[in-house]
Formats: sequence, C-alpha cells, structure tokens
Amino acid sequence: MEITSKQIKVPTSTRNTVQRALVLGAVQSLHHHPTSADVYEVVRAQYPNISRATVYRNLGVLAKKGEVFRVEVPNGADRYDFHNEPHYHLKCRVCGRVFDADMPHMPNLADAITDTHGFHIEAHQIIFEGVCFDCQS
Amino acid sequence: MEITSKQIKVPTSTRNTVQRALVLGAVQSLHHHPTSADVYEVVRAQYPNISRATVYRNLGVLAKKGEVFRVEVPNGADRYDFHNEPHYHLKCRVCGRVFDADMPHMPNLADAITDTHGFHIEAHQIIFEGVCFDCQS
DNA sequence: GTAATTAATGATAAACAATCCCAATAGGGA
DNA sequence: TCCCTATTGGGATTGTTTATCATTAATTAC
Repeated sequence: MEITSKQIKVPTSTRNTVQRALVLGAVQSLHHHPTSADVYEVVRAQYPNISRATVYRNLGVLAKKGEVFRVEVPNGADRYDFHNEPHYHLKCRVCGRVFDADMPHMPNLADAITDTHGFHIEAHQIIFEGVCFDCQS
Repeated sequence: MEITSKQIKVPTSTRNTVQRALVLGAVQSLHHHPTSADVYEVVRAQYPNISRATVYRNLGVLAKKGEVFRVEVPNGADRYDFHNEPHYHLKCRVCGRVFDADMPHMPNLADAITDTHGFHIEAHQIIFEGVCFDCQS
C-alpha cells in the first residue's frame, strides 16, 4: 500500500532555525522554480555545513505551512515556488525548467467530470509540456 | 542541462521478441494503470528469466510506438495504459492508484494562456488528486 | 537454409531523488 | 538557567529508472 503524499510531520510548535530561514530565503531569491539541489547550493554558500536532508526537511515543512509552493513535476525533481496562489505550469522537455502559465486558475474544473466512481477530488494540476524559448535554437 | 524526456532510442527496424509481446500483453490485461513493477510481476509468471531492464526498455519502446500510453505521475512510478486516446487522470494520494477521468479532452486548452514568452507547447496533462472510493473508509 | 547484421536481452552497476535513522545540538517556554 | 523536544548532520537506505556490456537471437540478404 504505497503512500504517495509527503509524510513530513509538522509538530505543534515549530522553531525558527537559521537553516530554515536560509532555505526560505533561497526559494524566494530564486526564480524558474528551483529544485532542492538548487536551493541546497545557494544555502550552502552561506552555511557550508548544512545537510541535504535539512534542505529537504525544511522545504517540506515550509510547503506544509504554505510559505512555499511545491510543484511536483513528473519525471524530475520537485520544484519550489515562493508565490502561493494556485496556478499552472509549463515544463520544457529539453532543459527541464518550469515556468508559470499565464492563464487563470479553474477551481471548478473537476465539475467537468461526469462520473468519478466515488473518487473524492481535492485538487488538480495542469502541466503543459513543450520547448522553452531558449531551447528552440 | 538536464534532459527530462525519455531517451529510448527506437531503431529504424524493431524486432518481435517474445518478451516484448508479453510486456504488451501484460499492460493490456491489467487495469488501474500498472507500474513497471506490476508488469514485471505478471510477465515473470509466464517468463521467469525476464529482466527488469527488459521490461523498462519494452515499455519505453511500446510507448514511443504508440502501442501503450505512459502516464508520468508526479512522485511515483510511471504508469502505463493500453488505450491511447488523450485523457486525464485521477490519482489517489493514499493508495497511489491512477484512474481515468471521465471527462472530454480539451485539445485547445493551451489557447487560454495569454502569453507563453515564446514557449512552444506540444501537449498537456491534467492530474486530479484526492482519495479514491476504496481509501475513504 | 545459411550466414551476416544488429536489435534485443540479462545481469549488474550506476544515477538520481528523496527519506529514514540516530546521536548530538539548540530553540524557546517555564 | 533548566528542561523538553524540535531540529540538525551525516550517512545509510529505499525506490525508480537508465547505462553498460558481453551474449543471444530476430530478421535480411544471399
């Protein structure tokens, strides 16, 4: 019985650690939806001893708290975004970068499904795939 | 420069091997979008010496040839479907199973994007997340 | 039918993302 | 300042997929 949702337990109280602040700052400073590896590199420049596990853990905690937004991309590392309104994404199949789609969110999209066979829908995501401007040359 | 699309090279001619036929048969016999591990188990019952690598390779080749459809699910193994018309999916966040969404495909969905900044869109996918009927109890 | 060509296979190693484990550390309330 | 426990570091581990390579076997040409 596979559990696919992230199993980060958020305790009743959270603490403000230097590492967590640096992770949040890194996500906010980076655009193009950084991966955990991107975040790790930036944070390590300021805090060389930080562990990869700490970066992963804090990205998970910050995502649960709603301070960053996790984009779960098929076939690639998760990506993180600092703005939190639901939106859709473009993924370049050449370089792997992820961009925000400039189109309105459709909260009622699931209404178009005629029969869910009892499936309870909580959210949806749309990913457009193609080739970004830089990779077309 | 990460390459995220599958790098299975399809030669000019392909051969009809027993293993490939068994892999195709397994995908066709299984519903709920089997993973490569599911396919491997079924095929191994008929052909005990098959290698996992062969299953992966053949799923890739069959997907490229259009004989099976690959569903690239975020945060989980790829899943395979034997019917090939574009459609959307429901993914249970508890058991990880993937179901087909009973809703029409929207080939012109990308037209709703006002500005792609030169991004060339080739396809899109929609994944609805929630809890399936079985996992609600 | 036989030989030649090369796609495909099996087994294993490796790449990659992400999580688990656990002893040590440190944040923050009392 | 003391205590509790959230958090950390670092390495081990899991899970999925691809790469490598010597060997096998499917197809083509003869």
